[in-house]
Amino acid sequence: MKSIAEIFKGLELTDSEYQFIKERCQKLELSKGEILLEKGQPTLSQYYVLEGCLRSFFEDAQERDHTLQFAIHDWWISDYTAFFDGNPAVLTIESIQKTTVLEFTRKAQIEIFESIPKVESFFREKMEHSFGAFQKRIINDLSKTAKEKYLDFLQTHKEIETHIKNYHIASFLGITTESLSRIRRELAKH
Amino acid sequence: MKSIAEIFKGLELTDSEYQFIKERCQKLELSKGEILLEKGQPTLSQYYVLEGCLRSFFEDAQERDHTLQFAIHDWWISDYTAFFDGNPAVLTIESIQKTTVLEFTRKAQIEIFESIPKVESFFREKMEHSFGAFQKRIINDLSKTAKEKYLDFLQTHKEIETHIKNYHIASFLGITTESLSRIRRELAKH
DNA sequence: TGAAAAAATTGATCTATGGTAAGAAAAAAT
DNA sequence: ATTTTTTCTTACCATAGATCAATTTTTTCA
Repeated sequence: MKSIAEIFKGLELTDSEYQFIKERCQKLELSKGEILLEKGQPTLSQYYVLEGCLRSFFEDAQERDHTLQFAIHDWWISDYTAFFDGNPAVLTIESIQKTTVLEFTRKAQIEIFESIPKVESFFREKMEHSFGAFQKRIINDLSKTAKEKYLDFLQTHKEIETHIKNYHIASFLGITTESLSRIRRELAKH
Repeated sequence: MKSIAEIFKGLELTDSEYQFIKERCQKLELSKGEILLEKGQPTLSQYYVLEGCLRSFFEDAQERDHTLQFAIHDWWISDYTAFFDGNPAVLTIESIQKTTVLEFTRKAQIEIFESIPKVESFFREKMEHSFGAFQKRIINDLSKTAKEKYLDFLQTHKEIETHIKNYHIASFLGITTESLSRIRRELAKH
């Protein structure tokens, strides 16, 4: 069963601790195409994906969008600048499939940290790993060609790649859908 | 005086807490050009810059280097993937001026977290902000032209820009030094 | 199952940035 | 202060990826 138990796997929480957490989050169901967070809005929550797939993206002045992150089962997603600092969102988060998430508000998160310190450690560690992933992403963006980035994407997103439209992948890689198409043709040849 | 007191400003630590932390870090002096961390080495520490300026970079297969971060006074720096996960470093960190840092090993950090929980909260929050900064960097990389990235750099790195060589800035922006030079000429015209 | 909509591909150009090579300017060293 | 080394600039050409405009393929849904 996909539930809170699974989020904090490895933590060994007591029943009452589970209960405490459970009372402070909310399950949301999203149909395909639904917007979970809209740019400009206050970002009060962080989301844990139980099922489905979400995408966070930035819309630039020319109305082109740039995908920051895909999130499937067991991933967290939010506009982190906005969530941590209390600014309005610069990102939009949309569901690209029927998706179920657990919503944790910042307030709830802090209450949980204060009452169950090991959850704070858990989140710090999670954050550290995500931080490492972002570091890797920046290095890739700086040092790789579009083709290399695509191959890398296929590796790092093995399980989700099939659900995701190529134009979303292109937007994640920072190239146009036409360019991605040409890269795919190249790769298919050999 | 530049010291530990300043790192944890806002935390209100007792004298014995300071003492505890002080015993677990080490001051290092680096001359210009010195390497603090070399790629391939285990990354056991994170560094707090007291004075001077460091640069972390990735060297690709073609031996080109790509700057991930500059760090001056009151910034932290490390190879985070390596530091958190215990992998060998993929980044190299060099001093680009005479620099003084405080070194905190992972082991020391964890001891400090366990014995002074508010320091863990402090680090989690710091991490959250850095996470936001990385998010912003990725969005910029995806959505801006080289010229826009340069203008953005001048804004976000106001205080340090003057100490940094243009070829390091170019390497941070993901362009060649020639391209940066052309951009600068363009900007000077108007 | 067939029409409509969405997504992907292709070809023909265009453009921003890269690469190479040389020289100018600035900084460091003697 | 002069020389040497490092950094920055410029010019010319090359290229990866963008843009524009169809067209084909795939998916959706009535």
